[in-house]
Amino acid sequence: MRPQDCESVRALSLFQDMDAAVFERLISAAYLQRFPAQIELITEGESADFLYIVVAGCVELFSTANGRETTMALVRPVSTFILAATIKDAPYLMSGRTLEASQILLVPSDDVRRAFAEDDKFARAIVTELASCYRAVVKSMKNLKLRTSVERVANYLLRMQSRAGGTHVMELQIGKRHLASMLGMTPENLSRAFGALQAHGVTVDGRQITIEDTERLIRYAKPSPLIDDPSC
Amino acid sequence: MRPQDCESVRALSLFQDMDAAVFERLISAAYLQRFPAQIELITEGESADFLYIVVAGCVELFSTANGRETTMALVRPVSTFILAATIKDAPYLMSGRTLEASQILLVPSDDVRRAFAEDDKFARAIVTELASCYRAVVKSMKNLKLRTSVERVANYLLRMQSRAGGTHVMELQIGKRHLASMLGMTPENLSRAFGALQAHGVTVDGRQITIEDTERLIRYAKPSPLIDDPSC
DNA sequence: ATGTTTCTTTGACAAACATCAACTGGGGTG
DNA sequence: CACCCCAGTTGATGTTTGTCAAAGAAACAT
Repeated sequence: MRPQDCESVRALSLFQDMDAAVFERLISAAYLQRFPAQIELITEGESADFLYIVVAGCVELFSTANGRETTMALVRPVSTFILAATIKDAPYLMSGRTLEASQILLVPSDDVRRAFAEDDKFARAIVTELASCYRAVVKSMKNLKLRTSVERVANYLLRMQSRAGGTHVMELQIGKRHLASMLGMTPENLSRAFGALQAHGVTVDGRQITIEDTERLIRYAKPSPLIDDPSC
Repeated sequence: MRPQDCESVRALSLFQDMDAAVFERLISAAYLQRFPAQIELITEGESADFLYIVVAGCVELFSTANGRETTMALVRPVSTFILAATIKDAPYLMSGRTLEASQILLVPSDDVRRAFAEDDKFARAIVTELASCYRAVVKSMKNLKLRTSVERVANYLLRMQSRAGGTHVMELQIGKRHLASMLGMTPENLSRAFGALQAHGVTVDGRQITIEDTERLIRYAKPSPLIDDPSC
């Protein structure tokens, strides 16, 4: 593991206040691995043997039932996933696969739970992290239940714009197939939704999105901080 | 506050291992209040001044956007709600109203956060609680995204049956209006879904549900522990 | 460059779901 | 007891969304 990777993991709010010795032990028990794209790292139902940290690349969390599949979230560096399963020592609720070539840090769950038992600051950091995760899913659920598919797309573009710093021309960071699945719709429907958003000043050309008039899109999308603001 | 109410709150896994003195202080700072039905206790967007504990009755958590409203969850005794907002000192993401006359314990958020800072066991119990909440929402999300409305109803009935201990005749504990909203559908659609489930051995008469042949319903509903098992 | 594969788009259609309006049938209240 | 009121149901209808098939575009490898 390169020193800068170790640094960026240490910088995660989950580990920041942690006792240095405990962190050292935790990291030295972990494996940093490279995976090509499209590798299934975990499968839902398996027991949570590792806590995963995406150091580089991108991981898709998805779920399956009745022959259907849906994308639950995308995880980008540097962040952890399946912390709840690790802590509860319960089976994964989601599967995870790499979307691109990725570097993943695998931390054995036993060691995480030991650190959790030993280090009070770590335990408290986990509380904050889990509370954030919980609120993120609740927001995502509100997004699904309270908005039509076109509104979900519109608000996704607005969130994307504010992440990008407010520019009017942006590049989609995800394939449209995954975006559609995340937003709870089919790829065909996403295409049509982009079409419908032309009437509100959005132009789509391949993965390039242009928002001509942000105010106009906001009037249609009616974003709410209680759904769309990731920091709240 | 009656001693038996205090006992049942103390018995919550959230408080069980907590230091007795800290618990005492937390409880003595709290207010036990009675509310009639249909009282809005909290409104989304407000700052989280209290942690709520339902001691008796029933509370509906719901959310609103664009003039639409949806039920997110029902909270029955004895359990807490909006723990995540309390811990993060962030605005409520959901509103809450009593569905029946209820007794609610209001614990000032400041005191909860103080107890969280002082008592390591309490902090660890919160981790477990939040992890459970998080997993519950993820399951609920999978339920929504991976199943049709009729399948959701079918699986709801199966969960209800297993909670009831496996009897074939049960009473709905919720109004159908709220059930529909929880399951992400309209009341009209729920009616039709019940109709559709007749073909799989379900009879509905008012709030009385009869599952003639559980195996048959299971064949249709295809329940999954990773969605339907509350203990996993 | 050329072919191959994968992703995306489009159109036609079907299924799922929402909406509107009217009707039904308890559970309360005067 | 009659009345009302509200939750639930039912039917007719329209919208939204998913499905299927095919064409087009972009990415990839040979």
